[in-house]
Amino acid sequence: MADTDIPDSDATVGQRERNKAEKRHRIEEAALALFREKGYDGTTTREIARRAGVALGTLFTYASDKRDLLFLVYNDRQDALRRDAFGSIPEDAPFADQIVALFGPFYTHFAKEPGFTRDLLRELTFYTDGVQAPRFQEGRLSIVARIRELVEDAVADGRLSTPEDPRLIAEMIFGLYQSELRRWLAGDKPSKPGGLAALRRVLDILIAGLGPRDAD
Amino acid sequence: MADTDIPDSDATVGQRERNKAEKRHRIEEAALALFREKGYDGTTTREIARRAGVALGTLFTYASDKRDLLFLVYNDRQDALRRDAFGSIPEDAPFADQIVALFGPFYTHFAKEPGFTRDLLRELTFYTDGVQAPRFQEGRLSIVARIRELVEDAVADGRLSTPEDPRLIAEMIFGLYQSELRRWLAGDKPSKPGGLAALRRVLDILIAGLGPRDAD
DNA sequence: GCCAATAAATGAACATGTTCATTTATGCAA
DNA sequence: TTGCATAAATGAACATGTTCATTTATTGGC
Repeated sequence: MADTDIPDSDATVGQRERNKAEKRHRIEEAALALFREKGYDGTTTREIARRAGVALGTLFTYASDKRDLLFLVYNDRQDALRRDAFGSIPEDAPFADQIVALFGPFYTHFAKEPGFTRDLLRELTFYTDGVQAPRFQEGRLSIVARIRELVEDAVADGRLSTPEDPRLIAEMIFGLYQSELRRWLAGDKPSKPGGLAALRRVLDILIAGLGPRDAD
Repeated sequence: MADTDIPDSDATVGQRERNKAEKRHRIEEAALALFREKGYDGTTTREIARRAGVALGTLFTYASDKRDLLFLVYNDRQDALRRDAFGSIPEDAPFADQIVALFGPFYTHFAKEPGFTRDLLRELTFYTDGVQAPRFQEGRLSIVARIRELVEDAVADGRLSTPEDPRLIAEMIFGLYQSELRRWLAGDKPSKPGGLAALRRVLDILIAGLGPRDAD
């Protein structure tokens, strides 16, 4: 009966935590499948509970509310996308190329599920209350932080030459990315190349400036 | 009783339309007051109906759903703000000054009701279905169109010198405005001067560019 | 003025998100 | 092993957005 004391590979933690992890996983799977099939608004919490094989109330021990359920699902994907994104940045390439490469995996993924992404973009606005919110917001911050590093590197080796705060530049670029993303998703059938081309266009303008060149 | 036939100054239109206009007005007043007092989520449609003195179902002959009610309220204010905004643009001033002046009235108004504005920003995301949506979207388009004119004028007289499409520039500026607005409203007690200063900062960067200056 | 046609208003019924008192499962000490 | 303490799960009850068959009001033609 020492089996609760044997730390085998699957159970360094207790039964309770293993049950929770499994249940959380079932809920994530069910919610993801349904959000994909029927959209966020078209999915009911009862359906999610039924498909996950748990009681209705159980959902709300894993997420604060329905919106939080959306991020319970998305947070895992955001982590994966971010790893992917950070991995695809070419070194010593032009700055705009680096930014476009960074956002490439996001566009690839979002193009597959424009409906889901639209729901996400609506729900993430001033999303701070849910249990899943901190993890989501940290993810975004780490993307902005990475952009800031890219700016700093580019300024250091002369690919950029702005005297402005790299953090501010990074926030501007992230803001432009978001507004381009919204415009892209407002269209009928958003294609990855089209979206990235539009993003590159605004980045080029940001880098070139609106002139006149020596107006100070 | 020919009084229904007398077209007095208030009634060139029929009884039916007058009733509707009055009812719509009462609903707008009630919704506005409640959204201000208790926020969008904190207000129930039943309360709005009760305060407006109409039955619950009546609301939904004036708005498609609760979200639409938010824009039934906001559309009038948007029109007023836009008139105000267009009227405060100084001629022949530096381009950035003109843009900051244009958005000034919006910041003034939003600073008074940050909660309401946050709700608005969430709900306007991909808002296309409601009866009130077309009017709202037309309002935004006319703001972007005005910015585009400002860009064209500025390029024409040399205050700006970009070869890029003025429409695209206008959309970029509007996008930057929106993301700055969100950042501003994410703070605790958004102040107008602070918000406008942040907006000006990003505009200056956009105009100056990230350099290097003669990289092509 | 009366009547049929049409528009608007109504609120009970329904659908769905959320809460919470109760029940069940797990961990831990004796 | 037993029993208590704590965590988790449960689903009925509730709150609130939305629909729609029915009722009421308005209009235009006779």
